[in-house]
Amino acid sequence: MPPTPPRPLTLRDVSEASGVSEMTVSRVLRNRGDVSEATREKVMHAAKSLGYVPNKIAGALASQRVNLIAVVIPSLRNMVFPEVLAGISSVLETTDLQPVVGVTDYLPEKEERVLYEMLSWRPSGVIVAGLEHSEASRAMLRAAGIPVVEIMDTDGTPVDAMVGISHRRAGREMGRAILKAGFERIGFLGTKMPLDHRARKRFEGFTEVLAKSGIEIADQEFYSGGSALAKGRELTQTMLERTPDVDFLYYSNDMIAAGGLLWLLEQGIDIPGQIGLAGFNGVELLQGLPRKLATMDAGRREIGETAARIIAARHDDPEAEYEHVVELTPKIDFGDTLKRW
Amino acid sequence: MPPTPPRPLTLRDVSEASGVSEMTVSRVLRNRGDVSEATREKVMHAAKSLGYVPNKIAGALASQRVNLIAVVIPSLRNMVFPEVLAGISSVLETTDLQPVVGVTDYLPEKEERVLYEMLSWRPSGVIVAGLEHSEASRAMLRAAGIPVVEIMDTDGTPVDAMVGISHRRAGREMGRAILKAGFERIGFLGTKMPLDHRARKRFEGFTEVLAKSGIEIADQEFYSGGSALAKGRELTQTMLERTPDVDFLYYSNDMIAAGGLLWLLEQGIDIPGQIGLAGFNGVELLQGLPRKLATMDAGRREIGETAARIIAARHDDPEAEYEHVVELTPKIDFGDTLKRW
DNA sequence: GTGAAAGCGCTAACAG
DNA sequence: CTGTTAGCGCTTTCAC
Repeated sequence: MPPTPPRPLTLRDVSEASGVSEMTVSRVLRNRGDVSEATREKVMHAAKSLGYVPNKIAGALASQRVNLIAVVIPSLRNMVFPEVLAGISSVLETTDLQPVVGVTDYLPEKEERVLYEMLSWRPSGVIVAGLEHSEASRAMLRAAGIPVVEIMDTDGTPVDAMVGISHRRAGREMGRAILKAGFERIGFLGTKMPLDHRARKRFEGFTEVLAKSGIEIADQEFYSGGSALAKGRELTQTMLERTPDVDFLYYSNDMIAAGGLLWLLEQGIDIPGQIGLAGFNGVELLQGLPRKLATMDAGRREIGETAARIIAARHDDPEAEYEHVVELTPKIDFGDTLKRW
Repeated sequence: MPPTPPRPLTLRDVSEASGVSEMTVSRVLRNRGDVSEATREKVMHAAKSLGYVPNKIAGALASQRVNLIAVVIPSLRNMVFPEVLAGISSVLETTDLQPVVGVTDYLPEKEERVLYEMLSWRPSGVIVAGLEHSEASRAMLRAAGIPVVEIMDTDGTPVDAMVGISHRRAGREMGRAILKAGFERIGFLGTKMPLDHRARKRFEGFTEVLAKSGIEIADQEFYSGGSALAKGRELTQTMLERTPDVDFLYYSNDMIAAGGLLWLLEQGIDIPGQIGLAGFNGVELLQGLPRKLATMDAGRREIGETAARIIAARHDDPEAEYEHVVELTPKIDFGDTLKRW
């Protein structure tokens, strides 16, 4: 006799095995309504021993409810996003909602596809990184009729709600701190920015503040792809060869800043006596470097938590009032590489 | 007039807007069967202008097909797993399959919950990290009746198929290389291993080879949690204070090895003249360190690609023959910290 | 406390 | 090439 084809079990199977109607089995399995202890046990036993796994597809279709929250981020290879995710998960774990992650590789067209794909599963909410989306993406989000929280950035107008920091302001603050510390020949090193809007905004805020003090960026250098730590070394070397008299280097993220730091120390350059340094993000990695790098913590975990809390609250009560704009304040950390005294 | 409640659009709406039957609309939207160019255009136009997003829940229930592949990994905070994911995605992107990620935090009970949750969406396949699962998890995987590929490790018996490296063998090879280079007072530093089975297996293979040469681990030190780079420093310092005469340090991963390297260099210790070093994983980060750290590349990307390829092939043809065991060969990279000459 | 009927939005299968 | 019919497996609703 050939083995039974592995047809997935259905409620009916559990119903037959337990001698209880499908409806009651369903009630037991969902903990809904009153069921006598006797039948509950019969059902549980049958379900367990059969190894029944409910079909959420059918359940979702029938109930018009899906406990999924779509989370759309540019990348998983940048530690920033897993940290946001951790914040989201920690909050959603206290509810019956579940995050589902989609990755866009920083490409608006891919973001559009990913959103379409995810929305077609009718999630109960969307958390998406950034405020810059294609018009079609915005339209989809609006039309979905579900809570949408855009995160990480507040320099712009959200489709629905946004939680994050102002990167323009962050750039300005770092600029002020650097100027206040007395640095004047300042170089900027970062990713090529056409698609990294947040880095661009920081850059804009940064140069704006310098300009107000009549200072211009002494030099700048951009990269894309590759190991960030190694790139940080390369960029730094290139810049120092071209502009040896810089007294400060502002990096668009901590990883390239760390690479720069290591390279500069190897060259015997005094940090921050000779050259001051600052990065952005406050990544955990920094804890192990030879110098405590100045940085700015964007509060990624908190952003994730807050966004998830908004989604969860609106899931519980769609009519509830909620903050459409939550702007967090990034904490500047001077470390050992920004103060000269 | 109050705004229309945002009822999600259905096929029927597109059907009415285009004057074409639901069935034909469905055909157009899925590119199935022959449809005249005229009606195709009518339908496409209607769908676009309405902003229709198909309901995959209903589609999946009706067609009994779900294009999702469940990917279950222990963590996103260890770069290793995003890299595996990248391999999986790169292959699945050439198909109509889509990865959905679940994270277990290295906890068997959470793995069980995550698997249950994911299987209840009836995915077309499962890729899960590791071979160690609860009996209930294995039972679920077997009962699901879908392709299951366990990845990263081949020291054990898979539920269905497995793709990875033998960590015991990896540990043995590294042990042999270290002995061959003439090191004798060898310390081991790593994660607490009860739940990190792969690290444990490497450790076992490693000590086994040393034992054959009559050598015992000179000292060992374990950690859990925290910034790996900082932990690497601490562990290394602790060990050197306790056992100053070690001539080699074998770390269970590259991040703590990097921390150790930085600390040792700061102490003015000659690497590898005085102390040799090796890590594990071949993470990109290493490219930017002051010394090229010896390591072993587990071929994470390739593992992901291979697993995805097996799943995709079996999705195309469930009857197809396939490799149940794919053991890849990790490449040892001597870097600058393992050879003494 | 339990059950029967209807239907969620879509697609397989079959007619024309 | 296009339409009709009958479910997919579950939950909602209403009876009992």
